[in-house]
Amino acid sequence: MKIKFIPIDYDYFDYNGRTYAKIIGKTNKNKKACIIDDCDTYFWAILKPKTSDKQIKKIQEKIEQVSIKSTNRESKVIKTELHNKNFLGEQVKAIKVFVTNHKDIHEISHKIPMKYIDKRREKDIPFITRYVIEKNLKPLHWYEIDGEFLNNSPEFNGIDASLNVDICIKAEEIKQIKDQEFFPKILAYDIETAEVEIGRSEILMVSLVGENFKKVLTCKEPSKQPYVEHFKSEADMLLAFVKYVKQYDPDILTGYFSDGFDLPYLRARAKKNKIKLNLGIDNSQPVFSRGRMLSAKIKGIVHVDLYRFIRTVYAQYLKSETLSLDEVAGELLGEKKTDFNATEAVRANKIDWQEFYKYNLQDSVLTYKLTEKLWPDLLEVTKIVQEPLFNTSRAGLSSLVENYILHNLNRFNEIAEKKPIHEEISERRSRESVEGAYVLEPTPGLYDNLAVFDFTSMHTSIIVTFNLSKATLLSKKQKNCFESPELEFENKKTRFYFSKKPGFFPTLLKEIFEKRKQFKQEFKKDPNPITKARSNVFKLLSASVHGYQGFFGARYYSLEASATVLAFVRKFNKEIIDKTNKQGYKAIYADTDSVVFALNKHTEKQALELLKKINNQLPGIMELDLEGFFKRGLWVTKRTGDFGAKKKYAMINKNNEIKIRGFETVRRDWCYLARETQNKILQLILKDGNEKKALEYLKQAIKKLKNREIPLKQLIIKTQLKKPIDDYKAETPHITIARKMRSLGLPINIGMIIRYYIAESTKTKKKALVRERAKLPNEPGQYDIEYYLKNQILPSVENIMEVFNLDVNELVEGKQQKKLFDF
DNA sequence: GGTCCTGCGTTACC
DNA sequence: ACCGGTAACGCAGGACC
Repeated sequence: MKIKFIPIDYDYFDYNGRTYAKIIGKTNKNKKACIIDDCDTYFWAILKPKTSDKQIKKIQEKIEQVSIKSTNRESKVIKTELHNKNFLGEQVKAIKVFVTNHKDIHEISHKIPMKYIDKRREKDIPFITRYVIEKNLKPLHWYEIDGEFLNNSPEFNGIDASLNVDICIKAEEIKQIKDQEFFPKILAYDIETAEVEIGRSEILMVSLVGENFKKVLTCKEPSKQPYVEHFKSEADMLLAFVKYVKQYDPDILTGYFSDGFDLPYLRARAKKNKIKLNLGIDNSQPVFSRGRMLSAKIKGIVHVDLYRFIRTVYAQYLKSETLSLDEVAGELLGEKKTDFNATEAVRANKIDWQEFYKYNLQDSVLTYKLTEKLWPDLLEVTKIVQEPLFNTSRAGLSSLVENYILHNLNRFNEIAEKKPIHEEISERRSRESVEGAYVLEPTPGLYDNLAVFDFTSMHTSIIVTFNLSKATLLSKKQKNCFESPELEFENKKTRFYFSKKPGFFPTLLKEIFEKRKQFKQEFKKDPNPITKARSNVFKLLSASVHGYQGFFGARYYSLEASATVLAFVRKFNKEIIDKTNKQGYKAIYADTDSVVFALNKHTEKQALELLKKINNQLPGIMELDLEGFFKRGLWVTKRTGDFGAKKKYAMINKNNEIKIRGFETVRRDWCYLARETQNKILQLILKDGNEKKALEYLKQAIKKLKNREIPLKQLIIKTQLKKPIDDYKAETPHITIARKMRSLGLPINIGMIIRYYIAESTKTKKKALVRERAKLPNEPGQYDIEYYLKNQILPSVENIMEVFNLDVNELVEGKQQKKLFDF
């Protein structure tokens, strides 16, 4: 029988000593289906060069006799094949060793005689990755599957009967068909607890939200709300949670930080109550992978922790200062969490349960809507990288890049390099880091008529143009090769050389680069969430490849290639600075891949001609672009010393759009008043170049502060807790506050934003440390006017006004006068 | 008791 | 530990006078 099928979740199992793939997905009739399929599993034994055919025959015969016996199965080599392959730029002869059971590949590979073998590779390809490559059944693409319908069949120990699916098929033929629209069945969930430590106290309630489905399950107060269901015990509530998930039968179960909180908490409480959290379609319980970050897997349902996906893949498109559900939902959906302070209510033991239920439900509503909204992005990244959604939704950038590579190696007839293991990783990590990009020190001042040039995908275009990769690195200079600029590497001045024969890595990157261009065009022609997501995925892959090459965990790690990329980055950036200066422009500032310069007496048209001229001289696919013309731009000195501050500037274009970088305005660890005051002052200066008005504004702000007319809300300082509180060596204000919160029994988590304000000293002696004056936002006290003047407002505007020879310190009484003030 | 320097810590830019 | 180098700058604490 034939079905049309979209694979969603991948798993595998052993049967009769062989490894089989078990793929859960949907049919075009919206039925849940399971495909069972076998798959060759193998590794490569790369032969030493010049091994004779006779010797090869002999070694093949020997390998074919290898077998191992473990407690419950016997594994052996099924057959071997000789192939001509590529490996890291070399043509090699390699024996493909087919093995009965994937799990035993490693052990079997260690039993083969090594006399003529140079290297063993692809032992570390996970079974699912192998399966997708071999059978070409890629996640979230559509297929026509022909096979044997399993209905209470004894085959595979009656697997079809043990699974909660509508159809179970043993695949015989798989044919890719045209993609059709697919929208998964999503169920979002969220729990509320009294304690944040996993499993510490009981779960108060669980909310579930799907399409036309809203539930809050609780074992606390009953409610008249139709969506609230009351249970007499936590155990009953948890069982109902499982029951409803199974009844709803989602493709995706999604939470926000649910890998780190909700699911581990549910597991802990289920254990405590001695009940089973059998959410899997085979009634199995969630499996938690070890590692720094837990990953919670449910069989047959893709558990998506949306927070993790947003953090790695989506955060770059967000303006949000934190990735809290509230802020992200606010930005993407225009909808916020319910205004209800759960922590405070629980702590004070004054809980308005009806409000609490509403709040709990809303969290799931937001998570549901966000998952729905980001589905095109989840879909495209999964389709393109070709790993299951469970992995891609949790993957870091390096893993996305690496999996994209692995799934495309066949086209290059290339054997995959191995993953580094412990010693190699620690060796790589211990290495001296390579010099980074160049930043030009600006001359502080206000400038008119600016142009900004920047390189399009600079690192990527350099890798492609100069063929930079692990496999194309030459051990010594050859004629007709690419030569790096001189650079410092391991404390020595040196150069690296790269082959001109295109390597698979730069070639693959060139494809990514071109696809990025192509899909950007596609999006422009047909703007919709899917074309946008597709374009963004290639943009992300393209931008991440350079970082990947320098990442110690990468299969294709090459610090030499990475150092060379950066040497070229510095060289080309400096060249553009020189060229613009030589043509009578004035380079004001430059950072990595961009140069800002004053047009001086030149016209914009002339600047564009210069751009064209530079582009004609640039090698390969390197390209310089016009970022824009700006009518004004401001650079300031560093707070310490008379140097121009890097990574801090503000510019305005002809549409009066302002671009602010690095200034306190864009830093979340400054209070709102300082940020807003600085922002206003930058606007006044840039819009009409009027520093007098700016000064007037500043005076008003200072006056309000001095009169205590500024609400405390605008004076809250926010700092993130980046590690466990007891790991800190320095006692800074935010650590003091975090400790205070802990002693009050308030939840303290890594990653949380600590909020506080600076109050007047209660000590009679002056000069108390800042941390001694720091108070929680709801702690009674008077804010310290002097602190906010001297440590927040003035520092944020001082260097800006200094450009106009104005000394703002003189606006504050009692402060020593440094300069004469003339306005 | 002030000034200078340094290390820690956070956040931003690209 | 899951891209990483360059950079600004506040706070705290010790050296020094």
